[in-house]
Amino acid sequence: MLDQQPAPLLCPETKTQPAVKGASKVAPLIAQTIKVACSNCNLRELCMPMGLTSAEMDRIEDVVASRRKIKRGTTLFRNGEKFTSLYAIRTGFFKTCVASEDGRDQVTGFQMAGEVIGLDGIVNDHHTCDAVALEDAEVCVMPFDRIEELSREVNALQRHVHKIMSREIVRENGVMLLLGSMRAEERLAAFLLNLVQRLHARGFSQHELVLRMTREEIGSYLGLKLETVSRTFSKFVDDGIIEVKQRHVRILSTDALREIVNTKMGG
Amino acid sequence: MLDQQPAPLLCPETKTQPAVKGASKVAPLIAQTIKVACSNCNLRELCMPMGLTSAEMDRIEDVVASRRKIKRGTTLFRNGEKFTSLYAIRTGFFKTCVASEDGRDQVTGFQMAGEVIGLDGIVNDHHTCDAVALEDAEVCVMPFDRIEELSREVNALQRHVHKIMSREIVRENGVMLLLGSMRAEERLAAFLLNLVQRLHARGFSQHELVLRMTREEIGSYLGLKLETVSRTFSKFVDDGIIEVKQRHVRILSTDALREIVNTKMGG
DNA sequence: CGACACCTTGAAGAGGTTCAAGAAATGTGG
DNA sequence: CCACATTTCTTGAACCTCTTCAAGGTGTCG
Repeated sequence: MLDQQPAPLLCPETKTQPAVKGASKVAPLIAQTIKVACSNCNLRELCMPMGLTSAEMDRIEDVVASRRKIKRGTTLFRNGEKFTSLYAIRTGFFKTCVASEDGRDQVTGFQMAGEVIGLDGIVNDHHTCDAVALEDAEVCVMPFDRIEELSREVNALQRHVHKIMSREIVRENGVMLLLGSMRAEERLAAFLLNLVQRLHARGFSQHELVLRMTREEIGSYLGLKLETVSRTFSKFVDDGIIEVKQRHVRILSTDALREIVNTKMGG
Repeated sequence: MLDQQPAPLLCPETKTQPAVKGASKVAPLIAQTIKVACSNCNLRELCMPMGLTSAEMDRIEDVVASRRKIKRGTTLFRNGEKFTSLYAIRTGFFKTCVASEDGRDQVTGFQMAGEVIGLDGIVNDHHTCDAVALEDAEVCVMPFDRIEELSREVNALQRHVHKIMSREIVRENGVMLLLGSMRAEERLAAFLLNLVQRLHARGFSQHELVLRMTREEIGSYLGLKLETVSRTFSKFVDDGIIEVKQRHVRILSTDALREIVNTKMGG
């Protein structure tokens, strides 16, 4: 229901998520124009269509114009900026958020390696949200006119682009269900399950995760205040469902979380 | 922010929305295979790319395989059904809704003439929501493989499809903002403004509208209970902002509604 | 006309927010 | 590397918005 999981799994073996500490503090902000080989990228199965001939594969690599590093706390793009490219996340973690005129803002999603951001910009040629790196990150820059050009020729790429957009629509449907009909505990449980599932699809543990965002950002995403998020974490700890040490979360009972999500309380 | 308005306007003159009464009671449910001429359709500017050569126009008409009539209360497609086509609404009014395992459901959108539904089905080849006609309706059936085929050849169509999907993503971002950070009055005000704006873009009044959905459906969309919707309508009436006679709504002060949306109460 | 769906309104209650204070972690500059 | 400033997190108590439960009204359709 809240799926944001790309179709194929990445690695069979279980990795441990690295600590939050700056991974590459000295990385320059400027765009790099190093030629990229998607065929060697270990995110290949996440962000590229499957079943390509090697000739097609070669062509698709042309789509990735360059890579770009984004330091934690800085933006990949901002509301109002001209739209030129989609971005495939290689490493790092992003949030996207929209703002209303009176200054409220709403986190609309958290994105991790292998996911694509920037789709919001297509319709008006300008971005309508901010994409902020929550940790040092690197993305593949994919100019959209190149994508369109090539997807006319490579059917699998065309289909792939359509699916990525459709997946985002379906994901947002799920978030609407969450925001429109769930209570605080259900929202947080759904959030944790979704995060850990996506991390697991990337080879990380099913039971442990490191939150890359603050309580306030979680709250914004879930339509709750940070205090409510904090209290709900505490309640889950009291109930023996999870352990929390700052941003480290260990899930003791996935089933309990699932039950919380699937139980309409008081019904 | 809540825009779901297709780029171009349709008719300059102002029409009056017809009453709810069944428009075409005797319409058969079966798909009709009448050849359709998009070039004559008065929704052309809403659902087709602009600036086509007449040769391209001819080709695009091939995308519309047939039309289909949907009686009020019945579904165009359902969660779980195989995805084959996108649908352009010719007449009528739809809601789309998703359901969770425990039986809750959430209205994810209301769609009117000139808008396209079915995008949710692309990613998994199956629909993930229901599309229900809230009044007798007619849609153009556009098989998706035809769309993909042709959008490889007609650049404007390719671009158009991408924009439609991106627009839906941006719309849902706006709904997330609404659900995540607005209070009841703000939500209802935003809802009314959005509806009337979209109707106006189709040549209807800026100040009058007929709701095609129940209070409960509005509530589901806005994350509120039907009683809250009803009470909020009453409050707007008391405040002299709108007049309500059942599903007839007359907006007395658009500015007041705008102010409600843009004012973070108590801040 | 009667059955049914839909809408309105009131009163009580619950869940989440707000305000406030303090603790823990993080980052910065000397 | 330590001290201090800052950000982030936790917890309590009062408050408020929205929900829940209930009853009655209105409109529609067979």
